[in-house]
Amino acid sequence: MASIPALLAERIQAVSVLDPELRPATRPQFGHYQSNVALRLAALAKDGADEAGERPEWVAAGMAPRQIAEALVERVDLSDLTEPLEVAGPGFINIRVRSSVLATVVTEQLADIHAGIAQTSEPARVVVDYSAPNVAKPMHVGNLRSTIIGDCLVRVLRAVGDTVIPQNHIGDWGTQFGMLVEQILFEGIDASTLTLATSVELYQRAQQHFRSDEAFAEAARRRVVALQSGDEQTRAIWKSLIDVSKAGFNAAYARLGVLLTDDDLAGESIYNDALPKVATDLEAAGIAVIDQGALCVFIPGDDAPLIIRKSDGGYGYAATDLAAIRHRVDDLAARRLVYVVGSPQAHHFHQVFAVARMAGWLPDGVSAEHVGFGSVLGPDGKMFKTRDGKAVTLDTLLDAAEEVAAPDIAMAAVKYADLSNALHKDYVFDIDRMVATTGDTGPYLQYAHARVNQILRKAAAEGDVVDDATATITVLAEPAEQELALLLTRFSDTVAEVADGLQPHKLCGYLFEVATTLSSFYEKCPVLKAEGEVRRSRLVLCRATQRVLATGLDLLGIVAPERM
RNA sequence: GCGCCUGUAGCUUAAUGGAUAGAGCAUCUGACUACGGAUCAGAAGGUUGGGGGUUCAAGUCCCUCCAGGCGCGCCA
Repeated sequence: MASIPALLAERIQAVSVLDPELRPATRPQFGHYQSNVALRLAALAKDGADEAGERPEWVAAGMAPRQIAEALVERVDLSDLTEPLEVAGPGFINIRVRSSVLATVVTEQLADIHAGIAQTSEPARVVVDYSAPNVAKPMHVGNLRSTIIGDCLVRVLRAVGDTVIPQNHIGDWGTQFGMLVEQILFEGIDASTLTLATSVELYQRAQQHFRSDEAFAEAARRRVVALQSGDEQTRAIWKSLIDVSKAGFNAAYARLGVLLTDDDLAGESIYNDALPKVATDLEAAGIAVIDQGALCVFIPGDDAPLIIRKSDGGYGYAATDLAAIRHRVDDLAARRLVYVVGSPQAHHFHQVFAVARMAGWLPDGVSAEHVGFGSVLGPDGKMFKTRDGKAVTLDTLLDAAEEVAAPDIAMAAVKYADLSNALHKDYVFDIDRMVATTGDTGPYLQYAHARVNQILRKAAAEGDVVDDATATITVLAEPAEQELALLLTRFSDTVAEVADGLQPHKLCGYLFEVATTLSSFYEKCPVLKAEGEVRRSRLVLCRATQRVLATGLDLLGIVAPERM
């Protein structure tokens, strides 16, 4: 099944040569889709702009946009799919899809095992790097955004047929572990008895200790070396710290209802052994040079170097990220790398990707994309911090949401609020607005779903069960029915757009429109009170709508309750 | 100092260079023995931060200024 605008565009382009760039009509009186191709053809038909090939031969030099539009409409035959084409304004072509076509497409969509979501013609192996909490630190709002966004992208990419490899790049390595292990030994703690909460407190004591006691600091530094060289006791304690944190992470993931499991863990530590080779390979290739004692790459057009190896011989996170790229491309065979990490890291990823390109570790045909996102702000519009200046923990936020709504609703509220505006923008964490059941919120979408589900349940109780495989939409006479059906036919293209551009808010906006259009239909077109063919057809339309809402919400990581 | 991002209605926000900038909240006006009113229909609310420029067409592209945020060689 092809999307309707794609079908139309193909036929129009056969005549227009230029891509007609069909867009949903901006106003109802302009039909369902509109094209401005005549205006662009007119620009080509202007004197002096006679570059060969672009302009179809039937467009004479100097033709006015409206003339071109009218000539185009004469030459394109879409009568099996659309009402007669109309030319309006300065030369726009307005297209109205026949309601019989809408009915057919929605019917096919309902019978489709993928709910109409077109499967990509070239499935790709995609790594999505997200969540990335730090061991022995509580998960905070930044982790929340990365986790929610990444989870959504994984679901969407899988839905279009890609093979997705989630990678949870947890912070399980680095100098802080020398300090932590040393503090555990100093206090004589049995590391296996720690919890995430007590290890967080331990971290704070260790930091204090590190700052106030030079002998301890020195021991902590030696402990880092011991860890890196594989000292058995040190490794054992390090490992129990990680296990404790992992349990905490998994509890948070379960609460959020995200897909991440232990199988997706790929922390910084796994790249440790690969770091020296990153450095030597870059140096041997002449890409990295020693500057002020550190091994640096100077990227053309960028005045800040990327530091691969510090002057003390240690490796920074740039080296880790480069090793991760090599692993993901060479071992995991990924063709697309997606990093869901806050916007402040934009420059870092720009540098890392550039260096990986220079080194040939990111070959042509493999893309690397940083999906940056803005900060979560407190009620005062500033970075969300507790009164004593600490980062707000994830549990604090979720607890606050669950104080005012049941868990399923609360999670929907938090996730939808996070996903529904453009990723790069900051947003204020406002519980009351998020959990509202009216307006552009997660709970409203859940409500719309529950409500349409109620109709289907009542009908089923009377023996009218909609069988997705055979049910057919036969009547689309009312404008409200047509509008809803038209919107449903856009589901696949919307999902494809999100898979391509990695912008979940487009899916949110689409689903909100489906919900409001459903409400309007619901008001104007009785279903259970209708009779015969109309009733049967409307039930099928309800089921198709419910399926789009349920499937779409699932792609956002939001549950769609049958009742609320 | 350099770089990146943001600025749209009272508030929260959408908009692939295309028609009259589209929604939600709040406000106001209608519609209820209602397929769940957690609703629907309608009204009002905008010189898209200011100023230039490109274009048949600019919230969108270019320049500049203002305001705010975030980065910028050895934390990750």
